[in-house]
Amino acid sequence: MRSTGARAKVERAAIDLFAARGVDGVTIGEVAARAGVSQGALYRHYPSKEDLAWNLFATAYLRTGAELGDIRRRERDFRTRIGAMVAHFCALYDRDPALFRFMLIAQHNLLPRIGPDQRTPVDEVAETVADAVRAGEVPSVNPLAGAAAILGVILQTAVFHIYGRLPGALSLRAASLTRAAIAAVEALGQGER
Amino acid sequence: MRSTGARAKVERAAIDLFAARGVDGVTIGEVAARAGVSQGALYRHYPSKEDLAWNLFATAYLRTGAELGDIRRRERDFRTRIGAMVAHFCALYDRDPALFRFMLIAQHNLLPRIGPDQRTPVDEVAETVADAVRAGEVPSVNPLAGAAAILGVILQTAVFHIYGRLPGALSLRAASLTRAAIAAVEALGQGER
Amino acid sequence: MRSTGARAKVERAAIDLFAARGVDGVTIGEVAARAGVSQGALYRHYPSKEDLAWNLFATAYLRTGAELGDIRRRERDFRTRIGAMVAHFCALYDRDPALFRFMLIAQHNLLPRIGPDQRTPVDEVAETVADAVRAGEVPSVNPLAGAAAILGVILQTAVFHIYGRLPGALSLRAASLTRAAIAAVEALGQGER
Amino acid sequence: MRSTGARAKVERAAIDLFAARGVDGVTIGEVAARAGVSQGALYRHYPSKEDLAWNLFATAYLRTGAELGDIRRRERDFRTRIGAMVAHFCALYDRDPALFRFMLIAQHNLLPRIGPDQRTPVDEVAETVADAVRAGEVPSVNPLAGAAAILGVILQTAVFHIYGRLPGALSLRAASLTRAAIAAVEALGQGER
DNA sequence: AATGAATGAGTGTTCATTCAT
DNA sequence: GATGAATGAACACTCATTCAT
Repeated sequence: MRSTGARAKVERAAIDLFAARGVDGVTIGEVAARAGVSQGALYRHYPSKEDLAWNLFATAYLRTGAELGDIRRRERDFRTRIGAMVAHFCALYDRDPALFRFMLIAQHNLLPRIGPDQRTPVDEVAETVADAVRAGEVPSVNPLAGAAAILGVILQTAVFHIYGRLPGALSLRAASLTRAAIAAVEALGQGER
Repeated sequence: MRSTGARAKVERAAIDLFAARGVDGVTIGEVAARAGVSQGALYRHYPSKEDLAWNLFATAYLRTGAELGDIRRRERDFRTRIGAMVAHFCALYDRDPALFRFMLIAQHNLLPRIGPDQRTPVDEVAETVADAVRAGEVPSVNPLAGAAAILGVILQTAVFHIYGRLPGALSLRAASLTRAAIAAVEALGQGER
Repeated sequence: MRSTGARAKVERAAIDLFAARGVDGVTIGEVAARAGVSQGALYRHYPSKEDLAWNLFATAYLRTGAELGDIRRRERDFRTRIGAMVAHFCALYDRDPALFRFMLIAQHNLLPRIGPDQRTPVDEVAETVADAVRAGEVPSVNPLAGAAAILGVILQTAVFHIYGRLPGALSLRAASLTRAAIAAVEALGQGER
Repeated sequence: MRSTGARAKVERAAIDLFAARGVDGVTIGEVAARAGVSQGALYRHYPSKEDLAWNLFATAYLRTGAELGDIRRRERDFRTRIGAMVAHFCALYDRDPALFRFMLIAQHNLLPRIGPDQRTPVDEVAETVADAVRAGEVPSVNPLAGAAAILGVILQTAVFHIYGRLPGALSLRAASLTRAAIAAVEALGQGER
């Protein structure tokens, strides 16, 4: 208990560095140095660098999925749900942009390892779209196509923010992003006529 | 005829491997082996692995920017322009999904190296939104926020396709993606009223 | 006691191998193997092979310069000074012929890196000649020309010893080398008259 | 015969580059480029890089030995012979300093390959000393020790010239170097008294 | 004969991981 | 438990040499 949260400091350091330069671009020595622990100590908590990265990613990714699940359980109608989800993403980003960026980067390597039975953010958003279609709240659309539109609007905005193309807290954009996401889903289902 | 297109074979191999496992996850030996050339021959065309990756990325990224610029010059109204751009992205994806995936992956490392005076896809889409705002075709929106929504809808759909969440050629979705992208931009601007 | 003098063993191995085959003719793996350490361990002490060679050379070369400086400060008249310097070179050679040979070989690559304000053996010998000229102990000669004669007599004798052309400890020749060196300087200056 | 002396151009380029950076510090491609021939063409004349270096060294070294032999055959008394030999070395240096430097550098690697029955410069100078001892022209000295003194005076002066410590043509120093060399040999043999 | 692209063994260096203290 | 020196497998890259044209 004296360790003053060595594990937490390692995670913080790893997320910041991985977000900035990618998992492969960071050495375990740099993580240890930034965390203020020895290289060897790091291996007491994580069996390997890959494991560290995977653990951080899976935890954050699945936690986000669970939180979106909470929202879906808590709210009932489509617009409210999507509004809450968008706000949630924005808050997540504003609170820890490095973690957000890490998830965006790491997904390309680590997403395939998520088991098919795990509830991911994608699943929750897609399910929310499916609910809305079933309830007649939106035109009939492929739920995954709808989820892609919703997540695309949010995540690409976050990416632009990361690269400095958009200023200010992302949360300030939550309302307009919500409108855009919902409009996109509705338009997807409009069909040719 | 002597070179049997060694350079082209190297590029093909590099794109395929980089797309599958990331630049850092691929050794120069693997690229050479898949291209059917020796490791040393690779260095006749590219001075380093990093240079190879950068060259491939910059070429593809800026070419895409130039093609979107062509569309913007060729077409006049917003809906037509966005329709053509979406169709262009879909065709790009369908023609070479690996290249598309490589661009999506590599941007996190390589985007910062693009000079500020280069015309990127982001610039062209943002400019298209700005034109539409000026012409009164869409409500007043931050052009970059609009570009984020448009690109988000397209790219996230491509990502879902890459991960097997969406079937069929992406081009089949061009029409609905166009509607979604335009609706998202219009909704973004609806806020103040 | 943990390090079992790894650094010293590396230096010994490097000097022996560099002396025998030149810096470029020796691989870092050979140095590590002869020192009884792993290749990686070597890089804890020296950032590169080039740095290892440079460090060994500069240390030995400048130490020799400092020791000649000590002699010059300790002794007063020309003959005694040169006698002590010659004896010093001979002892140096007899104690560590490999280090001596390494210095002779490496100078061609590394000498230019010695800063102009460093006191080298050449500077000390030249200064000693200059002192003697000022004191009227020897005829007027260019101090550097005199230093060349003195060092030439000593070093070429060492070279012959290295190649097996001269037997026995070099120190046994110290007296005659001293006479030869002094006579050479005196004769250099005899010219004009 | 059209080759405009390709072989000579290769040799010139090789000597210049080897003198400047050492044999190992120069690539065959650099030699070819400076000589203005293709890399492959170089292998028509020399079977390997090592062979090229060896050939250049042995030719120059043994030619010098032969020329010193000529002097010994042409002249009779010690002082005249040494004077002619010193003058020969100085002329050699002034005419082609790069070749001289190349010989000084390369000897450390290549000297051991010279067969024991070859007449080297060292042998000729040593023999000249032996002649002088036999003729009673100088006190009794080990001919090789005498040769070391003579060559040391000359070669170290050349080295200083190479490193910019001594200005002007070396030939201007021939007379004083001759006096110094002879004085050194005489002093070597003076014994303790 | 000449060219220069291709080869591939070899090198210096890095870094995830281990382990004696 | 923690440390950090040591390990050694990999890797990017070089370059002497070959050979099809």
